[in-house]
Amino acid sequence: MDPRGARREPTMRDVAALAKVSTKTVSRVINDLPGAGPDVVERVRAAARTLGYRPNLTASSLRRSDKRSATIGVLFEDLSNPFDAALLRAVEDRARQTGVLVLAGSSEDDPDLQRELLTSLATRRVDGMVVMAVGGHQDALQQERERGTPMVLVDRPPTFGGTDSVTTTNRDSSRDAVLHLAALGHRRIAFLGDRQTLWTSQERYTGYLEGLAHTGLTLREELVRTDLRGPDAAQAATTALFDLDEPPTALFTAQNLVTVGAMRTLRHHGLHRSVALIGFDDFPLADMLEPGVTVLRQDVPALGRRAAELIFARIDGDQSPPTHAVIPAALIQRGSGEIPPPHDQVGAGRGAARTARSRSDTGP
Amino acid sequence: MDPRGARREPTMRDVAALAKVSTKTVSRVINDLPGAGPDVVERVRAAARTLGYRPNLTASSLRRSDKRSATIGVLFEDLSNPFDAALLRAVEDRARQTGVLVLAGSSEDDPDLQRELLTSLATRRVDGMVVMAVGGHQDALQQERERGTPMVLVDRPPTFGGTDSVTTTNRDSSRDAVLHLAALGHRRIAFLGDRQTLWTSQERYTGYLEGLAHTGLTLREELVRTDLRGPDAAQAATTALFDLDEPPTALFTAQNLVTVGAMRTLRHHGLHRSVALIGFDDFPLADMLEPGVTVLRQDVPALGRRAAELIFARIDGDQSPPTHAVIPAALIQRGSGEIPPPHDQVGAGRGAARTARSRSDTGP
DNA sequence: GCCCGTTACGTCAACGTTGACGTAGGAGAA
DNA sequence: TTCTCCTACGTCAACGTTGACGTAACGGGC
Repeated sequence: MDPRGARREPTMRDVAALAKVSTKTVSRVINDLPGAGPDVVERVRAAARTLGYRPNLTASSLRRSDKRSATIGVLFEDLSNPFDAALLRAVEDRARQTGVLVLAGSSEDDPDLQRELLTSLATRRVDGMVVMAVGGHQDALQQERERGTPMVLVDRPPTFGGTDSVTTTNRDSSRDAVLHLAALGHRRIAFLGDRQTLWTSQERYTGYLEGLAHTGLTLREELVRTDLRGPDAAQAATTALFDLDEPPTALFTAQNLVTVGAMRTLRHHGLHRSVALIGFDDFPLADMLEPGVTVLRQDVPALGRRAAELIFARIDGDQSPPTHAVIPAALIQRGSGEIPPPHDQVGAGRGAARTARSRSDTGP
Repeated sequence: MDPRGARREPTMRDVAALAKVSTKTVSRVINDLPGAGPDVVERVRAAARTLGYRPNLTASSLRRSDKRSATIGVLFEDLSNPFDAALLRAVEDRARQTGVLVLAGSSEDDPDLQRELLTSLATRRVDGMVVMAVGGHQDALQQERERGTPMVLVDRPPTFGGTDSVTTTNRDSSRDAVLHLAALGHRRIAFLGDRQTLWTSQERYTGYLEGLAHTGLTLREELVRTDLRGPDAAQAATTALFDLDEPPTALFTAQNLVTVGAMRTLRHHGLHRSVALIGFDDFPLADMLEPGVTVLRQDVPALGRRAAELIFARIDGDQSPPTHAVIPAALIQRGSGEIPPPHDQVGAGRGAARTARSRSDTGP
């Protein structure tokens, strides 16, 4: 195919020589700048075409005064997670409109890895970054920000000042989920959550507490299981819940993988039609399970779009005070969240208010 | 945060001035090259630290003899598709080991968009590309390849020579699926597939035909529905199948979104326990549906790893003949593919051979 | 003492491109 | 005519870095 190794890419100088003009004139033609006559333009274009010339963006961005690399960095937790993937796609779509490409990386929720990727992006002089911060301290992010790198945090807000963020109504929506369950008469609502170092987990837990408080329910410590990393941990925790003397009649699972684990256990014990479940984060096929899974659905494309808009505004020099956009999540009723508690469990005066399994949508 | 705009990034010259050495010496220290005394090394390191110096990779790769940008391009169809996302992640993991970052883009199966992204990557002088080719002609890819850009195609092989590829056992696995269904006694097995311009779709259809041929079944044109783009088209096609005088007793859905659409229809008509279904591509929660969905599971991490290994070998100058790696897909029996045909439909002498719903795994 | 090799630096130019500025030639106004 | 202005180029240096090469100082062997 390419017998003697990769051949040298043609440069402006090659084009200039062939078209018998100076490199500067080639530069003018390539960049559609004025100052080149029609005949010269045509000669240069022809020369570039025959040589297969393509400008070298790295050289150009080195020299240009604005130093733009037309590249942004995206640093999420795990690009194979559907949530992260959808977010990346939304950012990418917006970036493409401006001719900007995306350097993507997974931080694995590991501070060291995040720091490493951060400097990796920085040495490539990206124009800005969209970051899902790892749990714990955000020193590395703050330092990067203080150097002047445009940055937008998604899913989790900054613990430091002066930086834009886009998040979901974690707390309010979680509270709504609990209120929804309580309105059906549930009194023993369990909380299953991800690592408590994550801001989203904390917020969702706080929303859970608010929900309990609003309906006069008391917090039962044994119904709260946090720091569940992945479906297996969630599965084990759910099993433990049903070994209790007084097991929960409803579950609020505060993260998508946790939801999956809990559902597995419910099915395993044949409880999926009798124990109510509401999960945070929608997932494909949630409507095709029996019962359909009631979820709080985040508007992921909107999150991504907003994050992209913010970062590009900053890159373009927007100096206005930092924005903290909050995108509302919606409660999608599919059945699992509308299961009432067993009759002997219904609290005084709080009858099941809604029709169970009121399928209100067509799918995720 | 940054009152007078982004401040200038410190350069080697700044570090050199502070450490009172030449820029060349700074270069030596930064790159851990010999030729700098211990005291000088320390002085330079200290200076770099106080200034917050970080090397400019674009400048460095411009000057370096190997011209490496330590960046590869990944061009898939849709980064928000779980298959693509998992693939990206696998490539990214391998790339990170070498300090290489990934520029990612979605081609949307649009030749123009693919060409655009291709040149976008080329102007950034990526060291190589991992590409999921769009359907139809591959001129743009071939041209890029002929310029000498290292390239590996994933999921779909090149229509031109001299280029590595990594694919799945599309044909053989599809045939196995049909054989599996036929062994249960099914005689009317429908095929539902994605766009026929895609190589994978063609292969899977060919496998379907081989399966029919191996078992002596005759192809019924009305049971074949192709060019289904997305779940909605699949849903409509499935509905049409069951409006036939002799509807199918089993479905082979040759793409993951098609599987979802078909399942929706089966459920809608209450047929999901009586009509057999095998889908190509696994998906989350396939085991939690009732019945569990029997699928051909591609080994996505293996696909990604292999692709990454190949591209890095080429980047490192490997000149051996092109490799066409084929990663085997596995039939995961979960129930839906083990549903036998109704009694009056069983063909002569071909009784249901296996136990239906022989759950053989724990989940996707 | 001298020569040689080695180490630790420095100098210079170049990678591919563009900003700043210079200049030749022609059109138009005085 | 002569001066001015504009257009269409060209020249030069610089972006931040590194390869090629130069050189001063030192140590060791004779």
